[in-house]
Amino acid sequence: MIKKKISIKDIAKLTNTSITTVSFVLNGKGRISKEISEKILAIASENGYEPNRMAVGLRTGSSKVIGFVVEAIGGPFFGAMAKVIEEEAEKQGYGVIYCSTNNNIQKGKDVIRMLSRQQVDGYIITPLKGLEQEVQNLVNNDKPVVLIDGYFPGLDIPHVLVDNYNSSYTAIEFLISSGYSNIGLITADIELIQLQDRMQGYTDALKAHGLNDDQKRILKIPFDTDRDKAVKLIKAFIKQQKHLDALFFTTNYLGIMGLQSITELGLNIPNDLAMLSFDENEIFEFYPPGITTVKQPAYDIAKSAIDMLLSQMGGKKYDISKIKLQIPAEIVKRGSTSNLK
Amino acid sequence: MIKKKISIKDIAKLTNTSITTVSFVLNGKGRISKEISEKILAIASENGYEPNRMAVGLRTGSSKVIGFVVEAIGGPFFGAMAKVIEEEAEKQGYGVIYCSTNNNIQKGKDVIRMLSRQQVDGYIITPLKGLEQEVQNLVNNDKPVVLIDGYFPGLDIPHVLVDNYNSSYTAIEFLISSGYSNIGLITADIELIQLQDRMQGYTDALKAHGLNDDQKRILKIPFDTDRDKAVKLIKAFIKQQKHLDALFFTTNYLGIMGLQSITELGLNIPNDLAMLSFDENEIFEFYPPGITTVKQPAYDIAKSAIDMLLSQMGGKKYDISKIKLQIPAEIVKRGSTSNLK
DNA sequence: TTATTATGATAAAACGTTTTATCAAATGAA
DNA sequence: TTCATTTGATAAAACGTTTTATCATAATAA
Repeated sequence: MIKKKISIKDIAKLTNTSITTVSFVLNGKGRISKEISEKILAIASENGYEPNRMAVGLRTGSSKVIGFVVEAIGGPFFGAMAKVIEEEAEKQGYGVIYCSTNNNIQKGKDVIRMLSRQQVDGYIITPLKGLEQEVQNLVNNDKPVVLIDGYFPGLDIPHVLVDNYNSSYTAIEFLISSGYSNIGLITADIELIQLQDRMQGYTDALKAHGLNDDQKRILKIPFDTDRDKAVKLIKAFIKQQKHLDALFFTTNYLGIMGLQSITELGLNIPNDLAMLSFDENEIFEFYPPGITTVKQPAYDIAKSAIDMLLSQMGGKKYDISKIKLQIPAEIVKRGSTSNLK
Repeated sequence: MIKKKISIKDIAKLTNTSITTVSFVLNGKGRISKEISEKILAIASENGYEPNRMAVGLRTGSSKVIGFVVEAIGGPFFGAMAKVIEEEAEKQGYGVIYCSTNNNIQKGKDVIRMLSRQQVDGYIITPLKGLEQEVQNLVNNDKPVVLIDGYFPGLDIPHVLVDNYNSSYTAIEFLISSGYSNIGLITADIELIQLQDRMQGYTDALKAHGLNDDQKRILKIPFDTDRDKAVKLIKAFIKQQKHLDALFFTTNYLGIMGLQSITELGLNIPNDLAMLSFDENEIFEFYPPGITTVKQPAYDIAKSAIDMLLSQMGGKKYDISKIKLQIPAEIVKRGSTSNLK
């Protein structure tokens, strides 16, 4: 029952040919006669031959593995991206090693080093402030890299993400056109360029419409705040505000906490307070009256990223380093922003 | 800036020693004098030497990679497990390749073959009916395997999962002791032993208490039913039932659909209908009045699985094939099961 | 005919390790 | 002193591929 792995050498022996001949046939290189080719192919498939990846890797220098560095798995957004990336990679015979940073710089450095030790052929990385040097090193060493869901301002590294600034801007304009004028913002207090862009979109949209963009309307919640504490902070913030009629959350987990806070305060959505959150979530879909969201095109983002990476690894040498995609988001309109008054 | 990778051979040259000597020093084998050892260690760390995984793998036959086959990433349960497994694996220098089956047998076979081609050192697999042969083959070829979140009835393969049967049984007893007596079950129509065990726990608990365990009280929803269709089915089921006072859902995605269905029917939870779902979910935590759940110990399950796998790979040859863990679940009691009447 | 070129097949080197077997020198025992 | 043992170091083989260079032989051209 235990069948030992068969090697190219065994096939050579079985077919009375040489190692080279077998290798040529299996890779479609060299010039080998039809009859010998067929014999080799037959024996190979008959015995379920699979090339030894280690040997191929040693000889060719490629491991057929992609490293995928994310902030944290588990969220539907990363889950959806992982699914696409895994599927596309597998089509080309690549495996995907996934690592999470938990937004911790040291952990980020560790996983990049570990991936490099594993000799992965390419990287898809969710950027994190503090990892600029490590990522730039990879690029300098000619490793294919694509950043996803963020970018490093100032660095010339290909990336693909949602257009955070314009999506936010549009979302705020939508709130304004729906009749809201005292719009607060709740964001995470962490140096992620994505969140800063979203905040900037908010601020600029308010300014452009001559509305109050007072800093007092902004609440920044420290990154590692636990749920209960965060809910308390949000509740206090809401109570302390005057004339607030809408809240914009820059991420889904904040949105969920916000939803909980508003619910616990006994406020009616949207009559007492409207809300709109970045990122989709199952809860937003059916929690009455439904929460309006900025829906990131997870599929498009992931597909673009893996395509860019695979084409880099395919040896395409057109200058991909300039490719910087910002994909527009869709606003999913639900009850939370349709004031009935 | 681009530093070429340094090899053991280079170090030998730099220190006027032999390849063997360097290898021995780096691996703490053989007998090498202190002074030479120190010189080699110094040069090695000075030049940031990292062994070439491919070469090591080819020579030793181990890739330092673990394959993790799940049903689908994205859910909080799998996300939590992935996090633990990744962290523990990394501590020992292992990478984790993640693959999803989407409960599709062919896809499952494909990913196992791909992992085997990648020469992974060990497997953590969410079992799926139809994959028995493939997994047994791995075991027969002396590959370390641990099943997680399920098992193959009849096969002697180590596994770790929640105690589905007893957890369900206990959950139903809890419902009964809370005063409910007409309890329906909604499950997925798919041949997963986990779900069958949960259903069996439900049936046996009802029987043990002399309650109606009529098959009419059970709704099986085909696996790939889309959300809208499923909600329709559940609503129809609820309306058609007589005297139903509680519903038990065997998975969280069914529970969420159920919650939506009950809400859309305008029924009050728990006064018109109580509900209890297997698996936690953020929604259940704060959707009023809070949904009672059977909470799987994701951390414990994942930790046990990776520990078992690592110890198998560590060459421990005590018979781990007999290790079959069924970890008890916790019942998180919330408002959805506290009838006020 | 002889010189040239195509064709089909292969030997051998290389990738970077680990490990076995060997060997010289130093130390110890007699 | 001579023989046996320990110590420290190394040469060389092996892991399974890919690829370059080489070599017969057959076909074609002169």
